[in-house]
Amino acid sequence: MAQTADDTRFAAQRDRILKAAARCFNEKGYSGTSLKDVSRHLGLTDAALYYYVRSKEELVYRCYLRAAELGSEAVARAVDEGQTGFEQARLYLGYHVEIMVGERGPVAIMSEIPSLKAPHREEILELSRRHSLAFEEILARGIADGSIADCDVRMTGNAIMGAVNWIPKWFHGGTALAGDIIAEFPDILTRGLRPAAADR
Amino acid sequence: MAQTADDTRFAAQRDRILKAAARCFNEKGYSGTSLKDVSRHLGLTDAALYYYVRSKEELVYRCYLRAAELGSEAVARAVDEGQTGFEQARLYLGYHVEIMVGERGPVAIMSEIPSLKAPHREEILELSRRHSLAFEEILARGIADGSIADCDVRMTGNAIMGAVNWIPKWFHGGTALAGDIIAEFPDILTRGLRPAAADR
DNA sequence: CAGAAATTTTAATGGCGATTAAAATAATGC
DNA sequence: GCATTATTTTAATCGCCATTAAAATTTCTG
Repeated sequence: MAQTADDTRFAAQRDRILKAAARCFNEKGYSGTSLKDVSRHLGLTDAALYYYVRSKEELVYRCYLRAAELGSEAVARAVDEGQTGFEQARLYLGYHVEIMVGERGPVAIMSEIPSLKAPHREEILELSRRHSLAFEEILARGIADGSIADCDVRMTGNAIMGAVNWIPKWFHGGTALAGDIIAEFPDILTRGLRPAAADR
Repeated sequence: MAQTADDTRFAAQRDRILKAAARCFNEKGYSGTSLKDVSRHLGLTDAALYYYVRSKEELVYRCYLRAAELGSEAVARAVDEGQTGFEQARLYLGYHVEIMVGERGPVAIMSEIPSLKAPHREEILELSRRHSLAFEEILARGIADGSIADCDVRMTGNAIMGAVNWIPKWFHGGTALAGDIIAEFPDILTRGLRPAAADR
């Protein structure tokens, strides 16, 4: 009854649950999906979920936590691998889109943070802010090194992240389309960042 | 009891309701907002809403209908006023962002079409598709007249519309910020559309 | 295979929220 | 002011859904 996070069996099942939940939440929203919706995807009963999670609220919380982890990892890899700010932005978007529509299963978009209860909400908000900040820093770095045109990084960041976060609203599975998105989106989103030729 | 749409009083009150509902839906989603949430914004009781609307489903439906009208109007004006495809895209985004965060009150983003019942869903889906199409045509026009770089119009359209639709997730009122958004967003979103200098 | 632990199901409970009908209040025409 | 109509509220009803406890089943250990 007292499972530790390293219990393979337990952890694996909980991951399956988080993925299914993320898919549902992205599709129908937090209040719009019942625990039955989630459990049905797994061939389970709604009550079974309570073996892995204390409440529905904790389920979203964990989904968001997982999203924050993967997002943070994407940023880290991009910063590590990219030379210029532009390259880092490009790489980051590639990784982020990949975890969004790729094999590693859908990741929940954090569109319902207000639904979380105070303690969880604060924590996720903090992680979310940190992530936005990290992306804005990449943009700022690009501006500094001349690989990105001068711009309002806050606003530009919001625009780009919005385009990415909206993906689940029009993409519902389908490997072929997923490939297209991964291939095209990062380019589309970064095309507007390049400095005008005249400035170079 | 049998009000006609041209009854000033009735129509005005229903519009206020639609705006309040749009604000709530954007903030907490369809299932996440109760009729009490909406009515509270208006100093009414939840039951009072039923005098203006048959059901909660019809409320979202009307919100989406209103969104489609304003969106369609924005496209029409842009196409009418802009010379090149690029200019039309730029104008359209200006108008669209304006109705999103400006005075005319918030407009609902169509993020929960699946929640509608079949007949309404079909209708809204059709309007939504038509709107996406219209924007993609603007992009195609720009590519044809050389004002926009060659690109996948479907994917590019999705990216841009996503950035716009995501705005309500991070913007919650505030006239100052609204002004910034209106001033900057259209430029940010169209910057990536320009053909590279080398191609001109 | 026996027994213990882990996992899931069955079968309540309770509350919230959409909906409705009847009653109350406000507005309007005469 | 009176009668009629328009608008809103009050007071149910009903169903869905989160949550829980107890029972059943499966998995693991020896």
